[in-house]
Amino acid sequence: MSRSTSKAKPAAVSATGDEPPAQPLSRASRSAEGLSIAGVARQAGVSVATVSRVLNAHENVRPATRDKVLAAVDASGYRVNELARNLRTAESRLLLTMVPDFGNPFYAEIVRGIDSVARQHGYFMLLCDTGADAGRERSYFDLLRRRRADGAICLDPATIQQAQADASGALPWVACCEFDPAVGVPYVGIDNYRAAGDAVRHLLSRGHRRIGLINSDIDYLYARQRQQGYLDALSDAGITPLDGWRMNLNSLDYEAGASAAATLMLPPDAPTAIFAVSDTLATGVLHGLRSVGKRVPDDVAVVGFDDISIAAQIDPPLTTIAQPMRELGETAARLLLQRLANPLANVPGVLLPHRLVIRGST
Amino acid sequence: MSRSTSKAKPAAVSATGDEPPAQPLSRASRSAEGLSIAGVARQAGVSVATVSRVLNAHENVRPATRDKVLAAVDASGYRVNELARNLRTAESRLLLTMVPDFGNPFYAEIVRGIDSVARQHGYFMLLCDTGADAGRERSYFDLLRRRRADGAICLDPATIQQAQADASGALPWVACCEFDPAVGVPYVGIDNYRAAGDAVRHLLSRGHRRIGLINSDIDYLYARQRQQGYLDALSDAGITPLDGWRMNLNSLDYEAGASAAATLMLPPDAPTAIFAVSDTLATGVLHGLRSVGKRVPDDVAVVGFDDISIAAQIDPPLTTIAQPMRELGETAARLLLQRLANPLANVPGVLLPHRLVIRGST
DNA sequence: ATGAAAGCGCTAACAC
DNA sequence: GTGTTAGCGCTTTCAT
Repeated sequence: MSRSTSKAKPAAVSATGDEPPAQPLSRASRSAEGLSIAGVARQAGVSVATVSRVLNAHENVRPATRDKVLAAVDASGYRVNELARNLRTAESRLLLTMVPDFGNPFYAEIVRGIDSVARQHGYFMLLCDTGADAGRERSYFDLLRRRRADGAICLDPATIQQAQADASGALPWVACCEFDPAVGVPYVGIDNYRAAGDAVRHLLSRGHRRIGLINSDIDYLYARQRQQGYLDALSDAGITPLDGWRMNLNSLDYEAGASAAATLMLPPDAPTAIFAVSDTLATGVLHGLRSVGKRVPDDVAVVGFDDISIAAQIDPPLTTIAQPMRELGETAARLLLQRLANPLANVPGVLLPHRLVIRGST
Repeated sequence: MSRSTSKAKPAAVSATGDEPPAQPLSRASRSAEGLSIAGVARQAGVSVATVSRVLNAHENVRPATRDKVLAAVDASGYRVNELARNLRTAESRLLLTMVPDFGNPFYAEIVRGIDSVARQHGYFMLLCDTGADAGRERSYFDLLRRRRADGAICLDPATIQQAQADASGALPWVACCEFDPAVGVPYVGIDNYRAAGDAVRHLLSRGHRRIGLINSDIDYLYARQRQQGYLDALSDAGITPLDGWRMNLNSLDYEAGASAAATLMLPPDAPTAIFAVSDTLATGVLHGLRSVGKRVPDDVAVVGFDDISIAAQIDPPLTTIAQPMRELGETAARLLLQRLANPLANVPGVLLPHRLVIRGST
């Protein structure tokens, strides 16, 4: 079933001079295409300053001169070396977005929101996967420190952000979804406490009394907030939540949700409803319940969180708390842009509305 | 349910001089932290060359001197400005990965593979979402042309790659998953023709004769190859595939798969099995079939493609063609690194093995 | 309207 | 071992 071919012809490398072929060189190899603004200037018979003016659409260039330059640019296939430009202008027009796991569909729509706003403002947005690892995150923050990017949006756990904030001085970044107001960094997110309460109250209204919570690792701030929302909603309903109803997972994988659900169903007085703090988890929960012979929602009801696109597709469709993912991303990007435009301004934290979406799983 | 707060204090901006506060400046604002190698040299009482040597771990620096420099670096919180370094060394140590849609979980594991190899070799990998749009893709290729990245891995449709290859001269990039050997760019992927055949033959072995194909847009090379594999497998079995069994979708969304499946079930002699060219599509198909009252696999069998993590979780679990996603990414990264190390070398195309994973949906 | 020249911060010869 | 200096390719005064 496996094989290799060697069909690919080497993509025609344009005249590269005569350096030794097997050398891990990197500069010499661009001699052909790598001409500079000076070369263009020579070809056009003008000065580098004039070429630069044309390139940057400045006033004060005679149309005839402009045309000459443009022609030379065209003829030579010249591209500005942005490394040089950026060194000179001290900005890169690159924005970084750090996510803990880009396998989680939850982030996709957020990132699209960021991307579109960034693009609208002439920035490139590049995505980094930190794996929720503080070391890797630090290395990405280093890209900022070392001037390779102008700003960053961080979706990593608050604990990591915390460490970062301490070390980062006044680096231009904002927090999205995960944030700690105390860190003093602009942020956008939702009211996790209330959202969790809404989920639990919905379950209560369906008559459930024993409600389980499948939560992520508690070093996520949202995990603590949602747990509190869950606990208080139960208390408010006169219910004393049992510790055995709660599980904390260090993963949001489907598998993690599946096995957690199975575990939760073990005791004779197991919960009749489960609130999972992400749709990926809840999807796994559905699977886990099926595997131990429980029907949803007849035997056990399930509420998820996020409203990722698969939530409506699975069987049964998932009741969930919808986050305004696109807007979260867009807002984060705007906050960052604001901060870049005016580093001294007081950029606010903002909370966006969530929404309970009722489907077949409850 | 919505509210805004203004809790965030402005992250202490270190002494910024006295420029007008409301200005969209960008250079002046870094005066405090933005000291250069010269500043460190002064503080340490050595020359810039020596500082550079220490920073780059060169030989020929007396331990005492090194310590002095390191102390100065530490004290000042100095960070190398990589814009300057890169301009000088003419490399950025940044790799770009372009995907058509990072909402598709299929790409996640591939990208992780790329990332880990890149990191091992001292490169950063940054992810770009092209939205399968030629214009956006071109703009990312421009990052290459303008020296902001050293190389790229492209997972976009072959048609787009084609256009790119024409215009890109000998830009350092490789293709992953989607590729056209004729384009002359190094690539890694699987044998889509055989994989599709394997899927169909599995369905045939289960006794199905009327087998539907839910395919993506035909301007993906893999779509054409899988279609051909499907057609030939049926022909080889003495079956004449009807046109009405085939659908082409311009999206891989769950929703697209769901409505396609419903449509496919309309005729009285509808297929008794469906081969969908991606697991996202197949997941939607399951939903679509449910919505028209068909049971899987009793009424209709379903085979997907990719083996993304959710495939095993849904009900019923999906029979699918597994792609070696991690290896695809790792191999792509290695090919690119090879190409960077030696631009003149003949980098081969490589095909990796796929695998039929049989689960409950067939 | 155009050109000359001074750097942006760094590395790498080349001296000593 | 360490310092001096010449660029990398660009933008931007300052002249003209």
